[in-house]
Amino acid sequence: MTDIDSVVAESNRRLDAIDRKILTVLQQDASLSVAEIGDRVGLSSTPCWKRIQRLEADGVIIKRVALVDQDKIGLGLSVFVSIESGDHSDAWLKTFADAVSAMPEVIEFYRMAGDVDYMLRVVVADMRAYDQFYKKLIGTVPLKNVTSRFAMEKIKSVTALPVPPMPVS
Amino acid sequence: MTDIDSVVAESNRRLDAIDRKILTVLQQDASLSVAEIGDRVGLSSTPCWKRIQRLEADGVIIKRVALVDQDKIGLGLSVFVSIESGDHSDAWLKTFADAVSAMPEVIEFYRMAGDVDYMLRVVVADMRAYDQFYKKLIGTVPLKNVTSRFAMEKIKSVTALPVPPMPVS
DNA sequence: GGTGAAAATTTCGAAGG
DNA sequence: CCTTCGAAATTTTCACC
Repeated sequence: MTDIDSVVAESNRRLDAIDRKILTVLQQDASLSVAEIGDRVGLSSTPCWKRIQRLEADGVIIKRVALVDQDKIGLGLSVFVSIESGDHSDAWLKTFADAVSAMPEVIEFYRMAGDVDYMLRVVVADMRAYDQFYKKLIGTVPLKNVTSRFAMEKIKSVTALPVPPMPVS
Repeated sequence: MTDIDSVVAESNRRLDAIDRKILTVLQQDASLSVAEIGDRVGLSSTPCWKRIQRLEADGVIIKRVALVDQDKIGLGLSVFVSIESGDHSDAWLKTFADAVSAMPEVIEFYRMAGDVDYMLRVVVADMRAYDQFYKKLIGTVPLKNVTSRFAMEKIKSVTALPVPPMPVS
């Protein structure tokens, strides 16, 4: 997927109701056999397989991954970090974005509208590890204000997005 | 996994270096064959397969899922929502947690330490859809304060947690 | 688009060091 | 706990509706 095909493949075909069902199923459980998925969406395995291939070629399905229990690998602490950067050049911004993106503790990183400029979700082992991360963060580039909010309890965390119903046409 | 076995299976064996490698690989790409994973971690397929089975039985690997491109299914807007609930009973809290957890737009939902009581990450199609969500949220239970922060740009978003190196023993 | 079945891979378990 | 080997299941392709 590094040649012309990858561009051609990115056709933005509208997703029909069956594609949406497939996405809903695969977001929940990607270990199902194609035949099983076909059953659930009312298709036999070949057409179901073709649709999945196409959804992957189109980039609708990004990839398949295993989800790992945060606590079981000793990463007990989730932190939401709000950053005010102050006024900066495009070059500064790129440096900042690249540096933060490269930190493996950073699971999510968004540029925001409004009072906060950037928002991070960071996962670390404990407070000590967070302190190290924090020092690394503020040591990388100058920042106007950084606020850390610590999670006490994960009530819900999913990767499955709510696939919208098909537009009426 | 609904009987005694599920309890027995939840043994908390310490993960060795190879298990950690397997987790790192599978968090990145769960579509690889067992033989391919074995190659990458220096194992032939049977022992690699057994380790993966065990990591699943132990709940270290929670599940395998497909990741879907948010924009390609028309969910263009990510919102971080900070909630101050004020003082409330345990019963209130359960009602609140259940109601919010049941909303499919809520991708993450944490109880926080400090000034903010709860933090949500919400994914919706657009501002109009967010307004509907917001009304649903504040209509469900009384809340002292709700702050919505809108993402302009997703700079990084991953599901792979940084598996810590094996403790020195 | 869809069906059904053959070919190519992969998974999973047995036997043994 | 690992390796090799093979049966069973699944994925993927193909010829045809």
